[in-house]
Amino acid sequence: MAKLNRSLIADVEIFNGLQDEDLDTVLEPASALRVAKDAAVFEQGGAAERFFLLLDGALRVVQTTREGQQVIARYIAAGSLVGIAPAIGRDTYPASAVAAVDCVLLSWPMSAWPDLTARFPVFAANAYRTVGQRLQETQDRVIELSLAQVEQRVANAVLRLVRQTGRKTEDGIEIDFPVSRQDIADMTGTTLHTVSRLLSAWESQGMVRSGRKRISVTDPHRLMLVSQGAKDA
Amino acid sequence: MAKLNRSLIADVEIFNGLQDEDLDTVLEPASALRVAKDAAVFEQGGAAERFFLLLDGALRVVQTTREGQQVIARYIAAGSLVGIAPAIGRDTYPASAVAAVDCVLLSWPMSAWPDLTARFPVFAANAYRTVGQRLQETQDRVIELSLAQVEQRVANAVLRLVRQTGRKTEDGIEIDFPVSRQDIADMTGTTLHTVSRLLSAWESQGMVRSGRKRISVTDPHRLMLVSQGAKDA
DNA sequence: CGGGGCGTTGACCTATGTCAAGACCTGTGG
DNA sequence: CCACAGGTCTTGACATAGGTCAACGCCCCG
Repeated sequence: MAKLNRSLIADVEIFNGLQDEDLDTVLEPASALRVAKDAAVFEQGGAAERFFLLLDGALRVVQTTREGQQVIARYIAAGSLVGIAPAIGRDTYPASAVAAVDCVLLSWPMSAWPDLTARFPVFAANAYRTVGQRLQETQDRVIELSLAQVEQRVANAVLRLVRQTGRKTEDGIEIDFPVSRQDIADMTGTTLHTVSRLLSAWESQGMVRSGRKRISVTDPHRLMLVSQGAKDA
Repeated sequence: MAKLNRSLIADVEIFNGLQDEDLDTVLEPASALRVAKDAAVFEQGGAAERFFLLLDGALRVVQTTREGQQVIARYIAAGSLVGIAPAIGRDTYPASAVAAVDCVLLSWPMSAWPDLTARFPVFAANAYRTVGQRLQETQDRVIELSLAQVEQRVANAVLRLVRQTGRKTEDGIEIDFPVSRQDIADMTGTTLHTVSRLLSAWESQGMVRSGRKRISVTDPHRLMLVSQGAKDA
């Protein structure tokens, strides 16, 4: 396991500052897994038995209410820890994680957590920083939902995705996993209809190009102005 | 310092499981402070030099955008840690904390953090759990803002405040610090006008009683139904 | 080749924000 | 002790962003 994965995880930010031998120790209790597109890595409410590091692919973290309404909490890009319930004293996952594309992950049993954090403070610090960042991001989203118009929120969501996973194509920068209008709606607290209308409008103004589960941004700068509430011209 | 505060903090949840002598060690680097109503404990963006434990009173945690718009991130009740930036790897406060009433706090220099967490895992665990809870609450708020109507959000906000700090009076259960309509609006992403209309309506239906910066709930159960989107009768 | 998932667009409706005017407290200074 | 000023709350009238409902077109995959 260890030797095999060294190269894959060499540049994972969370392991920065670990020596090779330490890395081996960290990886010893880990196992690799692949998760097919649309399959769940873990489910909301399920017993938190393992925590994960996303090596490749992208995950959608989704929360569902009793009434079955969905909100997309965030997308996770390669290199991030996921399902780190124990870091925050939970024994159950607060959300579900679904593969947006085929993914490769490492996973550790929760039982490895105390040992890992105790022996590798740098790992612990990274994990807690991750939680902190998520708190910050979530808080930012509250502000956005409280104060910004739908158009700005949608523009922002698209820009975030592009920033996280943008890939250059002839059409501009494309979000490199499938995203539906409904997905964007679930990220911004609106409806697929409104998202559709906005994307159409932006497309006719030459800021984006989009199709079935595909969005590329051709004029990030102008879209950014929209996200900041420019009355437009 | 230590002896003096023992009784005050004896039942603070975050210190559960600490022996008396450990408690003394924890308190040694701490100092107490009082903060008058409406004064700030720390300011958004300021260097995070100390972290705090609220012993008595209530704090309002506020985030302000560049454009000067405000959102109330949360209220902190006595017994909670505040300003624990280092727990999440920040060196600057992400929000401001303002005393909602006269408050008493303990504070430690950030430099005490590594030592405290290293020596008292139970303290560390408590701190991280606090962060986790806040992440969870913030996430819940995102869901609420995304899916619920204003009426439900306001009902929920009022109920949360009542649950956190409710005090029985002849009018029902009263939020025991001053809250204006604007405050409620800032907690729910709406306007003081809408909040005022809602409170008036509820009052005429006998669910609440309210006045200048004062709200009491007389029929929590019915208000709960409202918060869950009952069409009402 | 057919069906289900996804997207587009129009028509309409309504929850809630905006604007405006005033009433009502409360604490402060004369 | 009174009166005034500033902050707070209320209420009406009105405007509109964006949700809801409905119908249809378009892929893509099996």
